[in-house]
Amino acid sequence: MTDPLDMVFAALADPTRRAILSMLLEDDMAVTDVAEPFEMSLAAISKHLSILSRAGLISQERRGRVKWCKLEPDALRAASVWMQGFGQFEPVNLDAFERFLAAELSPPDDHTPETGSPDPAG
Amino acid sequence: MTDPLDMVFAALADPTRRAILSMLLEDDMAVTDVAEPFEMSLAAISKHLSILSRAGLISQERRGRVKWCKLEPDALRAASVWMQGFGQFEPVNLDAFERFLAAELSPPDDHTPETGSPDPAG
DNA sequence: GCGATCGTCAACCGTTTGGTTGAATATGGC
DNA sequence: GCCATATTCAACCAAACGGTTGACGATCGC
Repeated sequence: MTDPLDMVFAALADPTRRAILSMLLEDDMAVTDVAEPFEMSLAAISKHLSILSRAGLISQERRGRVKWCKLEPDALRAASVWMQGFGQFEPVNLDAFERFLAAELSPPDDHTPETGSPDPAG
Repeated sequence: MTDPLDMVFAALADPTRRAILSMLLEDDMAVTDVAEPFEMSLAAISKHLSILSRAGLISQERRGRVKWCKLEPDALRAASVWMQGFGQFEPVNLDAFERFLAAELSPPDDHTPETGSPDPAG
């Protein structure tokens, strides 16, 4: 998978990664701190972060021992632009839209994965 | 994968499926007609369509022998809403944004998969 | 220098994905 | 009834995914 759009959407398809993005919306974080609320290993989180990084959704800067992760909203914005092309040729079908929203979809300001299955975004 | 957002983003992560969505932007199509520009088997396209359907991105209605595929932009719109939460807390970084756009990202009004690798959207 | 911390790498594992082929199940036209 | 058309199903395959564990390379504090 080499296509930027492929990588962005594939990165967003995982609830753990969406949760990480939501966390980074508040502040830059070290890898260890990103991993802390999740129940999986640090290595797993490290993999998720590298996927997000290759997709351009975050950047990582090493300072000393600590590698800081920073949200890069532009890749997301680009994908959003692509998607919006589909929504604008006709008025919103509110029924179907709200049916979809009701099934889930919490906006990205909720981002605290405190439960056993840490998934504020999914 | 049962989460709606998971399914929408996973569906969008494949260039063939994005191309199909772009084609359906113009008109409803039969499965066979959707498959025609692609180099893969009809069965493969049928699988792609069922993935798009389960994600809510298209609907399918059988009329006689023919199953018509119709774009359902609301699922896309919901995902777009989720994404836009990330882009709005700070002004657009135009440099990074255009760097991303330059790498690819043709808007969904180009949708003719005529080349060997049919991928108008990616 | 030494031990603790931070993070990645490598190897492995089970599941999912994206594709193939061939058979099967409608349906439509004559 | 028969054949062609439209679409899916089932079995298979290689590759990718999401996770684990254990070892490793840096870096910090003392």
